[in-house]
Amino acid sequence: MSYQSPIHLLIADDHQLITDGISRILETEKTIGEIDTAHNGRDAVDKVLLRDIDCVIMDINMPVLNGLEATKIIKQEKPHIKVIVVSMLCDAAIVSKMMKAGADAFINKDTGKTELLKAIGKVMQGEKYISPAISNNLFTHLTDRNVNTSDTKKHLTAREVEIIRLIADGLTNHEIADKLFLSIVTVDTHRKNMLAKLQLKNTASLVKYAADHKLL
Amino acid sequence: MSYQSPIHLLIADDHQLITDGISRILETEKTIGEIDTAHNGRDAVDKVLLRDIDCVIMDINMPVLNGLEATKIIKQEKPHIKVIVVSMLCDAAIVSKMMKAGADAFINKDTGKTELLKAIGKVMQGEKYISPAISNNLFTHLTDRNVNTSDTKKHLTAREVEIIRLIADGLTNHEIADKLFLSIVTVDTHRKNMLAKLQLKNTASLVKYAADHKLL
DNA sequence: TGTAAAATACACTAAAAGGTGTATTGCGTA
DNA sequence: TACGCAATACACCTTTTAGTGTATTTTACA
Repeated sequence: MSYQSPIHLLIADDHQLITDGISRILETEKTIGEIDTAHNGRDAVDKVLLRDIDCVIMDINMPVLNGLEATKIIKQEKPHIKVIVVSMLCDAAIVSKMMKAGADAFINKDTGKTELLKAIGKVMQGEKYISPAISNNLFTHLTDRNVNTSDTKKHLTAREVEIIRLIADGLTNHEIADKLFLSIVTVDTHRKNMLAKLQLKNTASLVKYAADHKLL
Repeated sequence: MSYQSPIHLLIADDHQLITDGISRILETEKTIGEIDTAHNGRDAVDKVLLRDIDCVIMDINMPVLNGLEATKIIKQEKPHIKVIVVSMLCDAAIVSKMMKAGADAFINKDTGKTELLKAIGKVMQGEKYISPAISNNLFTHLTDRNVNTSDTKKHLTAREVEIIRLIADGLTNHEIADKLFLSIVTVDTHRKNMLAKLQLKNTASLVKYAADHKLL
């Protein structure tokens, strides 16, 4: 195709300064048509379903419904809509999770206009795009331990996450057991399983792991 | 004063999309003159010292030198320069820390252009400004436990921070003692002192506290 | 519908952390 | 200079967590 109709964008970010800012940056571009904004994931999904959006610029951390869930829903309902993730943080786990959810591009917030336009161009041509800064980072992380594409991530189960949160709040096995109507030994088993699967030594490092991985 | 020369701004944020965005938002305002940008705290301080800046819009989390330190230096070197903090997070501790460092305003990133212009207006008239959303939040947090203005913050000493980091890394009292050439009981005492002063129950909640307060 | 995960539960022992109280030394500053 | 705080150190006793291994019952899904 040679002629390209102006791209109808939706910018989803809970920070108004950012949606405004990105709008201003892009509104002068001749390839860009209308620009809508959404301030949470739910809002983004609603607008995508109602309007004739071509491409969504999606933040990850949003209230009500986060960028991951919103992306999944959008890609399920309207797979032709492109999703570009713009994130502060970009560790391997998050990038792979978002790409698996169907995102078409992943760029960091500290990249500028050029990078953003490049990403829009690529995804509108049906290509995937990950900004070089991130993919390098990703590469070093991946080659650290697991050479396979993306999936070796040892993840915690829902129950385990529930328990690590209570642990981080200072509850003992005993108190957690009472709260969840479980035996103390069960809670203890969950704790030990987490330590084992994450190769951590004790509860302190487990809580740090949880904090680092945004589980708290 | 009635006549006001255009305000020379410096926008300090490590995310180019944000500096660009805010620039675009403000550049059409007639009260605003030149707009410079900086991408870390060091850079911001340098530009403030070299150029004739009136007001700095400052992010907190920046590499090299963070917003807190940069604000302190700027206010020490050039107290007449106004500093407006724009932050994602805004818990009581951070707001009070920044204001104590000499910041003139504190607004949240999810406020828009109007709020930003209001803050600029206020600080240029020599007033302090905290956006309503934050001050409400602040108020509920303060009234929780300590009714005084801002200073009841129980802070950890340098040694304590050093130790909590090692704890979060999974080291036991014994291992920390070896590493820092201390007695095990000393390390244990530090740990207990932290629990007491922060009114926490155990190491898990202490690590969470540290993570929440960006000590790790 | 069989199989793998996940969630549940227990035993036994060792190690670590928590609760309370005390005490000495050095350093900055009101 | 006296006072407070930070850093160091110890005793005694209790509770919690860690290490290792086993086992039953759901649940999900290929």
